[in-house]
Amino acid sequence: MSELTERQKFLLTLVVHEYIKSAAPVGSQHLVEHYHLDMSSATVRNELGLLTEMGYLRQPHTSAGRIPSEEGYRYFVGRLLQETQLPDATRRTITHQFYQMRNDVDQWMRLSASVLAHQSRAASLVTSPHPETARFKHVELIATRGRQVLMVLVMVGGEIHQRIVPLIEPTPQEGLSLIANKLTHLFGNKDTEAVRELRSLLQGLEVEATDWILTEMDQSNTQFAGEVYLDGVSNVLAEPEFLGSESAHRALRLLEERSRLQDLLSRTLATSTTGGIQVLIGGEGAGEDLREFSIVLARYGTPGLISGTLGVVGPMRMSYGRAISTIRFLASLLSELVTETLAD
Amino acid sequence: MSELTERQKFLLTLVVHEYIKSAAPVGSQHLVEHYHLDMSSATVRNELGLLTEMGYLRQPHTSAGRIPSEEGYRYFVGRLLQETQLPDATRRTITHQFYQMRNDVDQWMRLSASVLAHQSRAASLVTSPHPETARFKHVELIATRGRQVLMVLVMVGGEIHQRIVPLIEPTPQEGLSLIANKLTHLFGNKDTEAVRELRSLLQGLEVEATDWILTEMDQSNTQFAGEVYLDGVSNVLAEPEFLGSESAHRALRLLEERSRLQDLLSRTLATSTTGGIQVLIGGEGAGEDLREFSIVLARYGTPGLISGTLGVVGPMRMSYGRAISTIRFLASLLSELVTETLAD
DNA sequence: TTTTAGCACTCTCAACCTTTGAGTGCTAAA
DNA sequence: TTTAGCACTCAAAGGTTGAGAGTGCTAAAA
Repeated sequence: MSELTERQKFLLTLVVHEYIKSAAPVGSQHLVEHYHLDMSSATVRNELGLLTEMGYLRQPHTSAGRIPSEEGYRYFVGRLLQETQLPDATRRTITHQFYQMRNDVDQWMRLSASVLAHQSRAASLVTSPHPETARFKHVELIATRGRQVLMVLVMVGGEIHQRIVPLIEPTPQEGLSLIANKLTHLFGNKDTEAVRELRSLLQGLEVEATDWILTEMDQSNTQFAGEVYLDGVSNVLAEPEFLGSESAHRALRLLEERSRLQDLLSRTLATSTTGGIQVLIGGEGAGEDLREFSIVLARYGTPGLISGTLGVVGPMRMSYGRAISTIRFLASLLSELVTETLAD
Repeated sequence: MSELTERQKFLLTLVVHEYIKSAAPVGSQHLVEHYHLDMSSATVRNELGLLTEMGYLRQPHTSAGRIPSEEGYRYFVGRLLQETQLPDATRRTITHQFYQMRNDVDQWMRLSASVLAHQSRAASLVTSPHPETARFKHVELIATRGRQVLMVLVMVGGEIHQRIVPLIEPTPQEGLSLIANKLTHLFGNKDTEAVRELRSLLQGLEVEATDWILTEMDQSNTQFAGEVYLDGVSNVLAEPEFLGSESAHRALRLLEERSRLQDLLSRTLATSTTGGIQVLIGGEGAGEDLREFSIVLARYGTPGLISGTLGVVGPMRMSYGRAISTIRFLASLLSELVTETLAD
């Protein structure tokens, strides 16, 4: 396939921009007037005709303007969209918001999702940082009523697992603390395998507790992503193309099902190794439900060690520039926060 | 205002039921045929006319059938709706689901929200159990890179607060553990006031840590509710009356704003002391955004000690019977779980 | 007094038609 | 290669109409 001429690229860009702004098919005349082009509408028409032939544009019907096809968006994002940075003022505002929350680990993800949704004016999706392989950091056993013990397990990376453990024999808090301390010392920084080996050195209650620890660690290992935070879903539903539409609801339903969501993230991100930003247009590889949507994804954190996902889900005509620059900025911000404070 | 006749009550019930099922105005003829009534449509018409005059029904326009007014729903829920229990099979299923999760405290709320959304076919809203007054249970200080320390604070009731604490002087894990142990012993089961008093007995790092603990406890005290779990929002959006509607989006936006949501819950539930179930029809007292919605709310847990909220948000024509019976059942189930395993 | 049949009336909804206008593709001239 | 001109197409908007559902009222029947 031959390369597009500069003028064709330019016009394609214009069409994409205009359509993103107006959500209505854009016609040749409109372009000429609105952008003070140095050619007549007929010329534009010829070029648009070619672009349509090549599959970058399509017409809803014969006598309507053009709208970008999936291919068109893809070309735009891949070759035409020049990376812009977030405005300085915005960056400062965001940084400041994070600075105020710097000690509140719980809030980071929520804030990220909120910022991302606001900036991109679409739905955002953030997973908490999740280590590649679970490593033990700290365990605490807390007596509650009855034979129930609340086990609080902290992993390297800050993940906290909370679990109720039914003990065979009732044990006072002192005994529990002793066990917890011992295990904490013994298992510190060990991964599942190492903990499993050490298990044989133990006896009685210690073994029991270790088994519960192993359960949690195994679970953490098989789980691809951390918890998922959503925000800005209403942004998407408010877009004109989804006003009365069934498909938006199906997509929303997908977002509500954490399991399918995590599945989606793992399948798509597993293939991306560039550490860059992945843009799925028309929900490619994400299943039927997202056919009318685009997704912008990036990982943050230290790849291979501990990482999480940032994502924007919006209509195909979302503002890719804004989504990408925001995600890029947030990814670097979160990476910094995470490696600084959570890595061991 | 005079009492309704039995027949009027009966007809009102029929109209409400029918409208909930069909979402379309129900007419006299339809009622007679469909329910094999022992009277003519003209008679029904007369009665409906009276009910309309009294404000329990309204007509979208002159020649349409009737739909219940807010007053009508209120009368129905308050006086006509007989409490039904969830079917035994359903109860068993739900109980079983919780049994499988019995050790996984993290999952309880999510499961509750999911069950509630499914059963009521509307949006559900669950807050995690939150103690009336924060009482200290356990603190853990975990060294990470740099002078950052991860503080894990466990409250009576199982609430876990995670916070990064910047220390003035670097301290090895051993020192931190000593301090944590000491504070855990000292503060065990104490409330904010008691901890604040004990603060004077301490020195150096211990004071610093105590201050952070106090910050968290204060925050927990001023916060009315725990974390909010949502589910089934797409159920509501799929309802015919909201298909293309703006108002549904505004309501959804409200649900996305945790702060306003918590505010809403606190304001409405503060007034209810019966321990029963509160039904807000037409979003009464919940602000403009929810004018077209109804909310069913209940508390679970031990009032005055530790409690949370269960809620269903749906269209005014939601199935109140199902919502109420599900909420009632879940509330008792959760109350049991919470008092059994989390209370001290 | 209550119920019913009958009837005129009202109003929405869907179907259909027409008009309008934006936008196209093609052709022939610049 | 670009442009002006023109015929053509099609969706969206507006208007009209008929069908149908449902009502309220009245007068007769129970």
